Amino acid sequence: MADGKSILRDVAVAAGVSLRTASRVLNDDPKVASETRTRVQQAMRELRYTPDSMARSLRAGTDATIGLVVESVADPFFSELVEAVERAASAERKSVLVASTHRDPERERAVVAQMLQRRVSGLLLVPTAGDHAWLETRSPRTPMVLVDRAAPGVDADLVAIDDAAAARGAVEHLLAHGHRRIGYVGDHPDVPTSAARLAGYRDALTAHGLDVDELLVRADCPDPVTAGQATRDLLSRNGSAPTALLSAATRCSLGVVPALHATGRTDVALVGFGDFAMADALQPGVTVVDHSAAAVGLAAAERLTERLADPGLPTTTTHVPVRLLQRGSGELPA
Amino acid sequence: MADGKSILRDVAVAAGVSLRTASRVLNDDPKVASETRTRVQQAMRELRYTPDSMARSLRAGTDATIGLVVESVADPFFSELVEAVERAASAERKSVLVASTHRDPERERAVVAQMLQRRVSGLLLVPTAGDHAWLETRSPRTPMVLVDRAAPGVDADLVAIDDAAAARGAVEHLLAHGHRRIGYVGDHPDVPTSAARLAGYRDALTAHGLDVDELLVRADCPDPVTAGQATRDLLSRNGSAPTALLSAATRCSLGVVPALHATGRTDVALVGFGDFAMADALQPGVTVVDHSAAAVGLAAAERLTERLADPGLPTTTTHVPVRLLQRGSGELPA
DNA sequence: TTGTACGCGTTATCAG
DNA sequence: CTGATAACGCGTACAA
Repeated sequence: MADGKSILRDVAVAAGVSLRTASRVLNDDPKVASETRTRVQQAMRELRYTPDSMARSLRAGTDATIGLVVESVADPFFSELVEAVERAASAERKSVLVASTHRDPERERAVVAQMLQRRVSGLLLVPTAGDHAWLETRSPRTPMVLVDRAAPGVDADLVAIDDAAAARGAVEHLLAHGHRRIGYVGDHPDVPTSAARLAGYRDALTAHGLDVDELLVRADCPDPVTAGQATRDLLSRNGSAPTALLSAATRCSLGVVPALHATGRTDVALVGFGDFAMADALQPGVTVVDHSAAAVGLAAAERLTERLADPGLPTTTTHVPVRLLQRGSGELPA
Repeated sequence: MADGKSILRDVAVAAGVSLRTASRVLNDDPKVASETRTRVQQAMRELRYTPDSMARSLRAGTDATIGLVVESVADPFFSELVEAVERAASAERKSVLVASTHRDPERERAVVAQMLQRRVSGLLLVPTAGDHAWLETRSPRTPMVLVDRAAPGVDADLVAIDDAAAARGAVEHLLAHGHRRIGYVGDHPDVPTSAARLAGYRDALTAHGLDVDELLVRADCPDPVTAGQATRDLLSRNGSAPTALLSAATRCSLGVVPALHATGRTDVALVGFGDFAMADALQPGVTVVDHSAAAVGLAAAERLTERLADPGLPTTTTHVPVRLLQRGSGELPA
C-alpha cells in the first residue's frame, strides 16, 4: 500500500521471511524453496515493490548503464548511431547515458570523467582529435570501445568502417565512369577518419596510374559553409576544374550539394560519404558511400557486451562494411 | 597512489581529519577552518580522489541525472531536441539518460519505469498516444515535464509549440499567395500534435470563408512512404487537384518532396512543418514552419530545472514560438 | 570548528 | 534451504 516506497525489507516482513531470502528471490537464486519463492513474489506484487537501482549499483560497484559519447547527438550520423546503441542496450536491460563532445577535447575529458565517476558499466566513445593517453589512467578500468575512429595513445577495441577502402571504392566508381579529374572535399586530416579517406582517394588514383593534382584536394572543410566555398573554388578553376567530386563527409555534402545546385553545375558528378535525407530527391540523385551509423553502433554495442562478459579479451578492430548507393550521379556527361 | 580506488575515508586519514570534515570540504560547507580545508583538498588531489556518484545518489535519494524519453532518437527533430537538453543539463552538471519509445506505449511504460527506478531527478517525456493516467501513480513523484505534446490523464507541465497557430500561419501564407485548393498531408489525428495541426488547417480555411474539401485531407500518413503515396493520390485528382500542400510533419515532407519531384509537379506549392537538411537546396526551396526542436528542448529543460527547485509549482503550459522560413515555395504559378 | 555513529537499500559472508 | 550481520561510500543528527 505504501505506494512505491516499499523496500525489500517490507517485502520480507510481509512474506514472513528474512531479508536475505527476499533478496534471493529477487535475484532468481535457485536455492530457495519454490513455495517460499511464490510467497515472496506475491508480497512483492502486493506491495508494488520496485528494486532500487542506486542501492544495487552501489553494492555491485557498477551501474547497469552504458555511457555513449559522440561528437554531436544532433548530427544525423551520430543520432542514428545513438539509436542503434540504445536499441542494443535495452535488449541487455541497460540504460544509455549520452553526451556530446562538440569536438572539444576538454569537454570530452569532462563528460568521460563524469561517466566514469558514475561507474557506467562500459563506455562507447567517439574520440576527438589529439592524444588520448589520459584515458589509459582511467581509475576503474572501465571497459571501453572506441567508435568510428581510433584515438592515439589508447589501446582499446575499435569499431569503424574501413574508411580508406570506402574512399577507394568511391573513387573507383568515378574512374569506372570515365572521370579523370576528380576533386576532393573533406574535413581536416587531423581527424583520423578523414586522413584515411584522403589516403584512400590518393591510393585509388595512383593505382590507376593517375597523378594526384593537389589543387583539386580541399581537405580543410569542417563544415558545410567552407565545403560550399571549396566547391565553388574548385569549379571556377578554368580549364582544370574537376568533372567529379568526392565529398568525404556528410557535413561536407550538406555544403557541396547546395553549391552545385546554386551554380547550376549539376553536370559535375558527385559521390558523397554518408547518406542523408533527400539525397535521392535531388536532381540528379547523389551517389553515396553508405556509412551505416546503425551498423556501426550495433557492432560497437555488441563488442562492448563481449568485453563486459570477458574483460580479458585482447583488443580488436572491427570493420563494418559499407556499400555504395548508386543514384545516378557519377556519369560522365557526353 | 591507489589509483582511483581512493575513498573519502582515505582522504580523511591522509589529511589527519575525520570523515565528517572531509565530507564537509567535499560539499563546500563553510563551517571548516580554511587551513584544514586546504589540507584536505591537497589530500584529495594527491590521492586523485573522485567522489562516488552512486553512493551520493543512494544517500541523497535521487540521482543527478535527467531522463529523456522521445519517440526516436534518430528522428532529426528529436535528435536536435536531445542535443539541446543535453546542453542545458550539462550546464546544471547533470547527465542525460535517453530512451526511445518508437511510439509503442508498452515500451514507453518500460523505459519510464526503468528511469523512475533509477531515481532520475527529473523526467522529460514525449508521450505516445493514449491514456497516461498510470503516470500519476509514479512511485516517487518524480518531477516531470511533458514535451511536444500533452498526455491525456496526466497533470504535468507541458512545453510545446502552438501547433494550431502554426498550422494556421502556414495556411494563411498559402492563402495570401492566392491558393484556394490547399491539400493536407499529415499524421493520424490520434497524436494530439497532429490533431491540433489539422484543426489549425481547418480553422484557417473556414476563417477565410472557404469550405474544407475532405478529399484533400490525408491525415493518415505516419511515415514518408504513405505520405508520398498520398501526395500522388492528391495530385492525380483530375480537375480537383490541390495547387498547394501543407505537409504537417517532417516525416511527411520526407515523402511529399520526393513525390513532387518524381512526378515533376514542382509547380505545386508546399509548406512543410519542421525544417530539414537540404530543404533549401531543393528547387524550388521548401518553405517550412520552423519548429525549432532546440528551442523546445531548452525550454523544457529550463522548466524542469524550475520545478526541481520548487516542486510545489502549479503546472503550466509553455508555448515555444515558431517562425515561417520562406523559401520561394508557395507562389501560385501564373 | 570537529568528531561519532547511524542509515540509505542491497548483496555477500558465514553460520545454522 | 534459511537467517542474522556486515559491508558498499557517503551525508547528517547529535554530541563534544
